Amino acid sequence: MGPRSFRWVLHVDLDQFLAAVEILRRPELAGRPVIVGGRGDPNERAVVSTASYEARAYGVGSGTPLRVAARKVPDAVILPVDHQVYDAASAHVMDTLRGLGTVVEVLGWDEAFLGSDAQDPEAFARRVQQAVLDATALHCSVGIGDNKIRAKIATGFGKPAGVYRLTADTWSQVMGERPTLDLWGVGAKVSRRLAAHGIDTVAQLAAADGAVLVGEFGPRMGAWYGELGRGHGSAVVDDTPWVARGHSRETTYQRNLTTAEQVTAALRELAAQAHADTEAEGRPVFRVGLKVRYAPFFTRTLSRKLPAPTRSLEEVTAAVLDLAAGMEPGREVRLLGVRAEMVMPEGGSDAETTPVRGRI
DNA sequence: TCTGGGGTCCTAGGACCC
DNA sequence: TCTGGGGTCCTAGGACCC
Repeated sequence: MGPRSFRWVLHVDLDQFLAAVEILRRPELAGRPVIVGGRGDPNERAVVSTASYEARAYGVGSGTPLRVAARKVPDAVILPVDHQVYDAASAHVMDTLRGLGTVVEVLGWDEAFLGSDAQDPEAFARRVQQAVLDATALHCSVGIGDNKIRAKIATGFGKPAGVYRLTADTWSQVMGERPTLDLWGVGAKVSRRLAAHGIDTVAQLAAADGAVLVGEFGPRMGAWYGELGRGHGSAVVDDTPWVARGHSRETTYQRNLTTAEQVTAALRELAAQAHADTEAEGRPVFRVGLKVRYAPFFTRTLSRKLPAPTRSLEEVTAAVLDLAAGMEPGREVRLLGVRAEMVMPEGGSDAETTPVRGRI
């Protein structure tokens, strides 16, 4: 169908997705604090991917180190991440949404934008929830907005399993006194830089001098943050399939690597994995990147454009090992990562070349 | 608390060219 | 011998999201 503008944008977000899928497999886990992360071993270097609501009550959430989570939640059920099962569940949900006869823009494993011109968007949202529940036994929350920004933020107010509407009429009243950190696209760093200009709330950001924002963040991002404060955004929903720019593989080692031989062997493995991901799409690699996290936690990246795009594992590996010559010798390595950027396919639509920020 | 893995996009500075 | 302005490409780093 391609991109289209709608009266309403619905943002559908599955509740505690990974934990919910695990509970479906093992119904006896319902009501227990379920934590999904890493290989399910709290003694390893890993973090929580998803915690069930029961686990969140203990102050554990996405990004919490697994060992911390295990300590905070004594009777926690800690499970390994099982990508294949979540992929299948996600595909089932997305197919169900597409079956509703509207445009579906997939945002990630567990969320999507839907376009709607319904007279009663709440009724449509309830139909969406029921359809997903009937097909997959998974609960979701739905945000209704007059654009994507407001729909996305609205979902948070609907959780769990609820529906919430946020529009131009209610934006200031609902969001005005909240911290800028609550905005989608404003993180810890940007909210701190805003605070340095006396901008703490969404209302203050909405009213901020554009020149100040542009001076702090540049012409593009400065203007973008101002619009974000006002809740302005696009209502275009686009179901054009996503085309990945690249693939990367990285590993945090349970014990730091200490020798050059270990590093070389690890890089060969990561390069092979990343290359295999690009080969699965049959697209040549034009640029490779190397990520190194030295102990205790100091990250560097190196990258290089290849002389010519290639599909050869040997050439990709050689480029990675060449980049590795730029590593600091003698430092212990906590993490290594390899990234392969791919040539975009021919005949790409406009949507593929338009940056996300331009579309949202 | 001792901090994953897979992505995307933006900015800035230097090189190079006209 | 000292020097402009603009444009593009490349690389590193930063920030954010799920």
